[in-house]
Amino acid sequence: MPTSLTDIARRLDLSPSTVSKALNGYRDVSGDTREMVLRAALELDYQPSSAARDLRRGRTDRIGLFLNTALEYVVDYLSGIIPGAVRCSQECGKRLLIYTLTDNDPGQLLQVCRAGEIDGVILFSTHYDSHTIEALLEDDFPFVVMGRYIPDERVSCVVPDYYDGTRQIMDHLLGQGHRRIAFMTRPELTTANEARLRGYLDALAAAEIARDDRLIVETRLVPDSGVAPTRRLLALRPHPTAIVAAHDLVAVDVINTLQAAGLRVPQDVAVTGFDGLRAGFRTLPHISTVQQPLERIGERVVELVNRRLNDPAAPALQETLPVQLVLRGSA
Amino acid sequence: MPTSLTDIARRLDLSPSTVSKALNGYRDVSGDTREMVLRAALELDYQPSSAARDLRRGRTDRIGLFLNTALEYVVDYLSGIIPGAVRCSQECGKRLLIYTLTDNDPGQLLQVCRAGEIDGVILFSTHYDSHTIEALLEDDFPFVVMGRYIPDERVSCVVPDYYDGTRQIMDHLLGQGHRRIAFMTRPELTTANEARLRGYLDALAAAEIARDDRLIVETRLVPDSGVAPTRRLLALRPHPTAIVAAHDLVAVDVINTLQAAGLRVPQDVAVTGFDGLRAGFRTLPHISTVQQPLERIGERVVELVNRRLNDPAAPALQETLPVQLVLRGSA
DNA sequence: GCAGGTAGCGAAATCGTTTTCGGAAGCGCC
DNA sequence: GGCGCTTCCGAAAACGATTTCGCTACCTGC
Repeated sequence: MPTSLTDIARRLDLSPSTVSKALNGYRDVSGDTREMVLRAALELDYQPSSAARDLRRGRTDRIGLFLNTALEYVVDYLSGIIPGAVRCSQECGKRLLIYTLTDNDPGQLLQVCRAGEIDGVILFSTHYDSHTIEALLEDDFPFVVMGRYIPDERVSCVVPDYYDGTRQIMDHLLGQGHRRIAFMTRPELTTANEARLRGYLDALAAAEIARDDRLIVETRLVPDSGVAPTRRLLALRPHPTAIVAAHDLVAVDVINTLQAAGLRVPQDVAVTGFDGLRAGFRTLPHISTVQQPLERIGERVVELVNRRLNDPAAPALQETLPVQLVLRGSA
Repeated sequence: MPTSLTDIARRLDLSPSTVSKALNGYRDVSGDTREMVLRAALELDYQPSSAARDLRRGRTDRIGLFLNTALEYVVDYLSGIIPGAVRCSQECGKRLLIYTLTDNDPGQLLQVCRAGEIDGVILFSTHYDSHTIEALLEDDFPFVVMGRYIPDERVSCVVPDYYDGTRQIMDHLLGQGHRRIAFMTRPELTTANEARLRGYLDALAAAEIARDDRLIVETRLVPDSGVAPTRRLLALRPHPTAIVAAHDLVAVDVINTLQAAGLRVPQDVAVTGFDGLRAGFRTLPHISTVQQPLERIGERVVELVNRRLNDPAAPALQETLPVQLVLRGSA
């Protein structure tokens, strides 16, 4: 039973209305009373009941970020996003909450939204399904998709420039003289993958190098996922002199596998990652990668939700954020 | 403006009371009315307003897990904890929310608790200060500390058995014939560190090996934190034949550094980690480590909060959970 | 036929805020 | 003195659910 408005009111022999107005900066309370109220509130550790407040105001000033409990492969990404998202929401006067769904139960998300626990929601790339998006659109509930491009003009999303990032990688490798460049794809995140593959192929074409499908291999998102594909690439004669991994986590496996096979990185085989996660520092040499503007993504995603909150008529935006190649040694 | 109880009531020409009772399984509504109500609720996608509900009931059935935004070094640990915590809270009829604090502002946590946004709170090891704990105790607000032992019988905490884990590592290494075993400490988490150090020293004593302080080195929680200490250890003549790293992340650096120096793991130098994080799979060989029961920790931490919610008089518990050595190749 | 019981429903209070509206008191001004 | 204006405050109506209590029928048993 924490302190309530009426507690303060009784203590000071005032009405709850006056106390509320004093705390909320209304002009029609005298300087004296205001001071009394503020002092009492401080003394009693008063904090307005969020339930009562939200109920009355019809909004919560909270934004939800929904995740699966299958966090293993996204936490690194997340830890880069969160600081920006939290800072931005703070600046907007909102609070960011992270909800975890059990086993991809989309019903839970809709429940939370419809119950009015939050004002808006951020959907994390792989962690949603299209039915959820449909329902949110129908409810006219503010939401933004993070990390995946959605081909629907009604939904806002924020994605890094996968195409350009891959072009940057390829330009660098081609500039170094590499001609046999292997490319690792990833079965999830199809639109992102397509963009990366286009970047790879376009770069080859621009350099007038023929496409060799044996150099394009698929990796999944499981431990050691990069090991077998790398071995397959090494079995080729001649083997590729550079490997463009789907992302940093796979690149770690690739480098480890190469080194275990007695090859030097980058002298014998150059390796690149993607995303700019901390995993890139877990090898020697560190991984040359395409740095996503993680904090910026976090910021923008919150900004877009907030924009919709302030202006319900605001049109959806689909943003592509620039990325940048960082060379750390592996290529 | 989502559907409310009164919307349903109007539509069916009933009173809100009856609708509420129908939805909440009261016995004093006829089978017919109940069915009508349930059908209407389904059709209208009705979801009770959580604000109104919480306000009236005086509780939220939500549990908060508070973190800093400085997530980089805890996300792996977290991703192991979350599934257990989420599942358990679901079984208890609660929902787990993750709050992120900006820059260690303890005031925010107290605000959230006092505002009644949540019923109980889980504090993550390094992410709290003692003033917060004092305030929570004073407010009689349910909370549990995760991952750090708190020497105060009024506070509940759940910690892995750091001492036994280290003994298991040492017994294994000693059993392999190692005699010069280096030990890496970690400046944070002091009680955990002490337990690990005691385990190390006790094992040495039991094997009648003299303590050599040059073999005890400190690592911090920053990228490449294991590199320099490893080089220092290699500079010793003779160098240690085994290195007990403070945790898996450091062990990755250690292994990389050793391999870069031309040493084989584990033949030339054996390496062990601690925690059982996914980082242990990011090297070749994989890291032999002490597996914490992460899911179990998540479960217990929620269970303890829930216990306090159901019985406000329940005494605080300080639990140590068993850990287990898993050999994956590096030792 | 009447007391007592039960089944089914609604009225109303309540949770703690916010916000509108009106009222009282004080003031200046003609 | 009457009028209007400002200043300060309180009464009261919301917000949407839960829950207590009472009321009306109807039924049962004697």
